[in-house]
Amino acid sequence: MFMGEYNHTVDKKGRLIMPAKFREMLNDKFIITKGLDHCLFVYPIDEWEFIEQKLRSLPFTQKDARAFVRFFFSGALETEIDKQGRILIPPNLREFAKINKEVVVIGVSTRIEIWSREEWESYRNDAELSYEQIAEKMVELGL
Amino acid sequence: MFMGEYNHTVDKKGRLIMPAKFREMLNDKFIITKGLDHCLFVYPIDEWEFIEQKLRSLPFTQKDARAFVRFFFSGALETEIDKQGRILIPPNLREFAKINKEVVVIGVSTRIEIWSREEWESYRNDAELSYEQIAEKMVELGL
DNA sequence: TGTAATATGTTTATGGGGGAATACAATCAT
DNA sequence: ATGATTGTATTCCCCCATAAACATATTACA
Repeated sequence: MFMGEYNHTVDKKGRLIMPAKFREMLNDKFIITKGLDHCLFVYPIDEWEFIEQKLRSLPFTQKDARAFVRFFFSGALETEIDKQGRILIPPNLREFAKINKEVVVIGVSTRIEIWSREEWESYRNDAELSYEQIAEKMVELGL
Repeated sequence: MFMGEYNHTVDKKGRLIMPAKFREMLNDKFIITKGLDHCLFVYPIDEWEFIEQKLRSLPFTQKDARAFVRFFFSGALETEIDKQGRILIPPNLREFAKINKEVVVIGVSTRIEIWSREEWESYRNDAELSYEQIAEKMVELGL
């Protein structure tokens, strides 16, 4: 279970030191993908394999399915933490999440999210305003 | 499982260095063929045979089925990686995919796709699903 | 059989990614 | 408050993957 918020930096080569708290739980390989709201998702392998199964069954003869599968897999990457506790974020993912130097790494239940600090702050400022409103909507979802 | 996005170049003789990550999984012969959306598909043999099975079951009495099967097989070619880690893309396939020099190689689940960089970028600009659409798709799939 | 054209192989240079070491910051305990 | 310990940031170095130029082999055709 991932939780918490950490301010970190990405070096010139696109490497990020994974927060020590998260490292313990990512001792093996894991997946980084383009996520929603312009951040990156980090999934443990088993979580990913579930998604992979679902996508494999989509027909490549349908335009939308092709586009979706392409987007999802081309933006995905299996990686692991190096001996210094870092991960390498490839250029296309950095570009996608508008990551330059300062990032925020947050734990969100079963996954980790990596945000450009700027994006995170503007998202949080937007979302924070309607926090109570969002909570109201949770009732509809059975929470 | 193929994933990721790599920028590579094709030399004057039509040879392309296959990304190292993909090479490991294409250790023997494999199939390259004309794909959809003006890119090239690369299949490992077993995956190709699987598709072949499916195509074989299509009724050749139907015009569309005949056309599709012709298209798919006539553009296909068995090849392998040379000692320098390269593959040779024959002229007709290069022409088909509008490949000149700069290409993008992407992993798409069970296959690899080779795109002219220009084509890839315009495809992404046109066809890139909005986040809302992606989110919807994910919900449909139960992710 | 010789020559050109094409295919295949080799070599070298460059840059990106991984590792080691060090400096710096933060937390904790005494 | 001070020192110890852990975690984070930065710099430097080295190796491997890639790219490009060059060399050799094979084929086609006169």
